[in-house]
Amino acid sequence: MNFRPPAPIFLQIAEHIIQLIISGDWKEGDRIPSVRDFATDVEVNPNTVVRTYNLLSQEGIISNKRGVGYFLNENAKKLSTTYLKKQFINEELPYFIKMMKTLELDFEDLKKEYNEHK
Amino acid sequence: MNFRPPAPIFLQIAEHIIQLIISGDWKEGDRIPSVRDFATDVEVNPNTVVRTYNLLSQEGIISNKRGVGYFLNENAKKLSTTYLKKQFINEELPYFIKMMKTLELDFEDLKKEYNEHK
Amino acid sequence: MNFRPPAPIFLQIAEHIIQLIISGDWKEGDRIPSVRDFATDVEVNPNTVVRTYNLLSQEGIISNKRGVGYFLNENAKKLSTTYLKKQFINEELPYFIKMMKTLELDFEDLKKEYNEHK
Amino acid sequence: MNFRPPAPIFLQIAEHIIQLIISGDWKEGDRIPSVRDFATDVEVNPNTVVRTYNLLSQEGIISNKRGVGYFLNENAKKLSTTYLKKQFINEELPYFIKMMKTLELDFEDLKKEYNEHK
DNA sequence: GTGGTCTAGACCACC
DNA sequence: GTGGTCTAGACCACA
Repeated sequence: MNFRPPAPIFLQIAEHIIQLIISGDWKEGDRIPSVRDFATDVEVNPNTVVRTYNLLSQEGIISNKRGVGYFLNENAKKLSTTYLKKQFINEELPYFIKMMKTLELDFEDLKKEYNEHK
Repeated sequence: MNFRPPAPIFLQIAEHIIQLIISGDWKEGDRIPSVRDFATDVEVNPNTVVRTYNLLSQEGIISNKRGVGYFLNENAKKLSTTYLKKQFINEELPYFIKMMKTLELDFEDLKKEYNEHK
Repeated sequence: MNFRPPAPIFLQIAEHIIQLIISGDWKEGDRIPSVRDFATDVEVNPNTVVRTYNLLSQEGIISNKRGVGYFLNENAKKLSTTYLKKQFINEELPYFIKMMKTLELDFEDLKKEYNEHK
Repeated sequence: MNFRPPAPIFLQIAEHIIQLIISGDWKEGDRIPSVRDFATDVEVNPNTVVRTYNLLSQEGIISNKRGVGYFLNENAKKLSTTYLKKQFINEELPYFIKMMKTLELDFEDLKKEYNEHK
């Protein structure tokens, strides 16, 4: 995984997992990789994955069965989408729109840029 | 000025100044406030303003006349726009578009949100 | 380390590090001392080392792995040489040559001085 | 005049004047421009010229006749050369030679660079 | 543990 | 007056 500074790595991992859930690669009820395995996978300090799993637990997306591992909750997909949307609308969009105004860009410009940088 | 965590204050000040330049409130060739004055204005430590001015110098937006103060360069407006655009197009937009895809939002949805935030 | 005024300490540290890199004492890929350790080493304030590391980062000579520390980039040696050469050729040499002309010194005179200082 | 940072402007002016003396443009015994005139000429704060003239006075190169102006002393040319040489040998050369060693440049390289950047 | 930021305050050279 | 540097010390997020 490539992480883009300065966003916290544990958040980027959380979003990565959420995308796996939304896309259906990880299914509700499934056991997800252990902290250690996942940390090895994405080449990251295990503590960082712990933080990610904690966050997802708080959001009700995953649960821990002690001694067994972490599992996707039944409503994981719905909660994931909600979480992501909340983040996006509240954190990203206002700043994004302010920038568009300052730079005097409209949605047509964005589409152009989007296609060029696709 | 109200600063929104967790973005560094000196960066927020830089963006603020850039907006003043783009909007034409600060004109090319103008002397900008002294480090101390500006620090008093926005109620931060002078060192923080020093960091901001350093950044803007590196970007070629302002220059120092020794013993006199900082001045907007002749191409300050263009450079400011370029700087902001670079940030936006390279850092913000790709992430933004990825989010749109994941959340299955299209530009119509954004326009709605945009109008609400306008 | 002994610092010679009036050159800023953080620049002198940067040059010192660059010399360590060019001489091969610090190798590409190596982790370099933490800000705190290095500050203790050379007996300066940690903030001063932060400035040095920032400069070297901007020059592409070192990179930060978040939470781990700073590392020499793969092209650190080349970039270091380039950086130093740039300083030397652009800043030092023209002035130097102008002085030689004014003082009517030629390279033979310099060699003599050079040998004495060797 | 173009001043190259970060060298103090008043020193650069001093060297400029010294060059005028060595080249013979300003002759011993001549009256030199008033502080104000010279400051206007080189577009600099008069206080800066005052510092320059003070320095040159200390070096015995110029003298003030109160109410009349500054004049070149009789031995101005010799003293100028001595001053410049002292500066050059003590301040510039050691650093210069150290750089040559670090960058593994020899005098042939310098000549090449010299010719290219002439 | 790592670096990043910020404050407070001091000192300095320079214009 | 101007900016530049440095220190001391604190707090923080992150890995």
